[in-house]
Amino acid sequence: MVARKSLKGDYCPSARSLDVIGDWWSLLIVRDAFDGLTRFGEFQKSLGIAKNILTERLRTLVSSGILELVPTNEGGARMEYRLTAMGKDLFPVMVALRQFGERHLFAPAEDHSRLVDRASGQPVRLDIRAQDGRSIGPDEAVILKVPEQE
Amino acid sequence: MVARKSLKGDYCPSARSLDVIGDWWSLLIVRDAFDGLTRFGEFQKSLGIAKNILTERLRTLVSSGILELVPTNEGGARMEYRLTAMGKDLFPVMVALRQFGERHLFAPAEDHSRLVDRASGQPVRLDIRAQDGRSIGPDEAVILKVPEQE
DNA sequence: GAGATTGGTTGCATAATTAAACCAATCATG
DNA sequence: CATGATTGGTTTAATTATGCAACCAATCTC
Repeated sequence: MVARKSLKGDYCPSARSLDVIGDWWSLLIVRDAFDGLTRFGEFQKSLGIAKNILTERLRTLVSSGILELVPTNEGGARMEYRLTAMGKDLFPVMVALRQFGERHLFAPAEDHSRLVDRASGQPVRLDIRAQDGRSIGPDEAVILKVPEQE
Repeated sequence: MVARKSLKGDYCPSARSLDVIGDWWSLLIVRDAFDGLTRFGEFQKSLGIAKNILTERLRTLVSSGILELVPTNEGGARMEYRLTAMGKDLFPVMVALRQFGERHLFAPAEDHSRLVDRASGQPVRLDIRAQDGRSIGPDEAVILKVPEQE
């Protein structure tokens, strides 16, 4: 396969994000982490991923700063994987993916898990707005490219 | 690789979304589509993806309903790939990825492309809020699981 | 109507993923 | 504190996915 192209140097922030979490398993692991899973075995069971691949992905996520390895409750030598502050900043990505899935990938009557505000029990909203508060769709936004520098 | 597990049946909407656009190239193609690219050759040049893989990914994106194949301007037999309404609903995902990248994957002085409101030229905001308008972070939200049905 | 461009397809080499077997260190139990 | 189970991996071999290069038919350009 000749080493997949890295997007580290891309000037597009979305591309760089995908470089870090854009492979098949990483976001699923992160989803489970948001869901409260922390242990190697929990991820393995939840995802049905091969153990060697899970090992590698967890290491990558740790070295990217998305997860961290902390000792389980006091004293134990065992470790658990927890979302770092950076990892928690993937929350909007998860919510956006969820919203897309809810809208397009479930039959009308089909049941699915829901993300709700802990305080009110009501669903959360995600919106994209201009500074003045107007809601912004894909056609109201423009990407300003970085000038190709030499 | 023994057929990658499908997440079609997962009750988590994020997982289903990842099932559709969670592979290495699909979201990059979608990003380019948001960027205005439409032709096979444009995607191929922009991404440096192998042509056979691009062929397959485009087909998958079309059959998922994210892209559609429409004739280029009047008469020509050539086709172009355009985002469908469903595809445009990936906008929040792209914005969320972008925001994450901007925050964590660029050096402070480093330049990157910017997403701005077409009307004002000002950056767009993405926020997640409860019904009453309070901003919601990962710790203020809970996922309500679908009861395991038999 | 000749050559270039577009949008692929095919075949082969290589990398990534998998399943299964194995293993050392820890943990729970009596 | 000895024994067995659990946890968190590693290793190996087989299979699948990806990439590259060569090729090709249909269009476009002039």
